[in-house]
Amino acid sequence: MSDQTLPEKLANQLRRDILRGNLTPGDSVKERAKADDLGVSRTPMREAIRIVAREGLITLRPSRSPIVAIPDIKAVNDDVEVLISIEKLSGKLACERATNTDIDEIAAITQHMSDHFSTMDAVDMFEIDMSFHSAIAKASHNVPLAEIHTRFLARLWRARFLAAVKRRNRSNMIAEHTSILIALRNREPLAVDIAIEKHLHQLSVDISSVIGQEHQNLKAKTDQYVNRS
Amino acid sequence: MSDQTLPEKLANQLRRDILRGNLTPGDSVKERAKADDLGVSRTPMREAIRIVAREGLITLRPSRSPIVAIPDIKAVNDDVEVLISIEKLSGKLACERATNTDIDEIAAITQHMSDHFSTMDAVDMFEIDMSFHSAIAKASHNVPLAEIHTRFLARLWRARFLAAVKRRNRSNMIAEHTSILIALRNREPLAVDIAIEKHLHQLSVDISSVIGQEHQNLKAKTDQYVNRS
DNA sequence: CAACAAATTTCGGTATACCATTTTTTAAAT
DNA sequence: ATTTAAAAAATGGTATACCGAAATTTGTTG
Repeated sequence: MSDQTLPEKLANQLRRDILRGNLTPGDSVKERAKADDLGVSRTPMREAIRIVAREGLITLRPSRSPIVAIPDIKAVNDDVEVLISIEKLSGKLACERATNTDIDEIAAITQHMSDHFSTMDAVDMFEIDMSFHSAIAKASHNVPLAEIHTRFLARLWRARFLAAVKRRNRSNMIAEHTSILIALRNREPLAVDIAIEKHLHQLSVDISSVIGQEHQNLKAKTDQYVNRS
Repeated sequence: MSDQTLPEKLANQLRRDILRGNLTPGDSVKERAKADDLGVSRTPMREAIRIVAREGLITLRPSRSPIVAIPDIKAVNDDVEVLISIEKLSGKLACERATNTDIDEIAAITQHMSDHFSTMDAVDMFEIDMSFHSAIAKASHNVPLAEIHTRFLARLWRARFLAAVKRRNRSNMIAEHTSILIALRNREPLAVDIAIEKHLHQLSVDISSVIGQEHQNLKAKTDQYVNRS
């Protein structure tokens, strides 16, 4: 491949580092240091930082080092709220415009997940879940819609990942995906709407709980620092 | 003011130039030339171009000059489709969360428009219309939602502007705004939804017609060039 | 030892320089 | 005169250099 530009590759690297936890919320992202790390100059690294910042994973501060965004419960809830709306619109449009190939692809993803869910680890599960949702957005045949869908998915990447790791009940998830798929097959906008609502509401609950817990951890850590002499 | 960064100021300049028609679709936007024009170096101009490109007004091409985006009917319709959805969600959330101050502000904008609409030129009209819609997005109290709303509004800036210039029936517009306002005051999500739908559907029609016409003009111009020996 | 001030370092913002690719111009050949 | 090839110019991508503001360290004083 590598039709990908250098800044984009660097942005991917940054994203992965954040997701993997090599960079955790609050860490500073200094263009000089990061650029040296990866053996490039500041210019493309600077652009990469802007790209990731636009997605919300990095926070830019005027005349200060950018930092890895600190997820805050309100913001995550807001993001989920928007994501739900975007995905419902995708579903509605997909009912009208999806080709049979589109739907077969969604079905294939669902099937694959169903076949292997007992043996997959959290990361695999997570990535295939991402692809399921992206496939629906793509089936809307509305390019800017698919774009912002990708963006909000990316923004929630970390939270979704943390939620996925904790999630106990995977068969539920497959059932939810299946009902979305069936509704799409039948081109039933209302049914799609309801199925997506249900699925993402569950996500919302999971994420809130995980983020809430993380905040408590961060707070505990801070207190610890404060209390030691 | 000037808490605005240099790249942002340059981006504003670019946007205005495109909107005003100093730069028309298809024109190349060369970072060196533009930077020299405005007496800055390439680096911030480069960033400015990316900013405007992200909004969709400029198209980036690998290893080639960026060009002013050529609006295509499908893309504009897609954008409007998303904008409608975003604004409906804004309206729904605003019904739940808007403060009375928020609503008073929307009312003030509407009132101002109503008071002066007979004496305003297209640009004034256009800008106040923008602020009306932005105020609703802000009243949703969902930051990322307001953000993407701004983005899609910006993306449709030029098309909306062209549509506004042509629009004959301004009193209709005020009536539509007023019914959105009343529905918000009454905190009636369904009424808000219907009013927004009606208003933006009208916009959609206007835009389509303007863009369609522009395409014919462009085509005519091209043919002319082709036909002369 | 604490607190404040000055000097130093760090860092983002901006400008400039260099390189590789692409476009345009120029010139030669058929 | 048209086509083609070579050279020159233009242009975006990347690297580096410089500057001013912010943060940190150091040193001095009460």
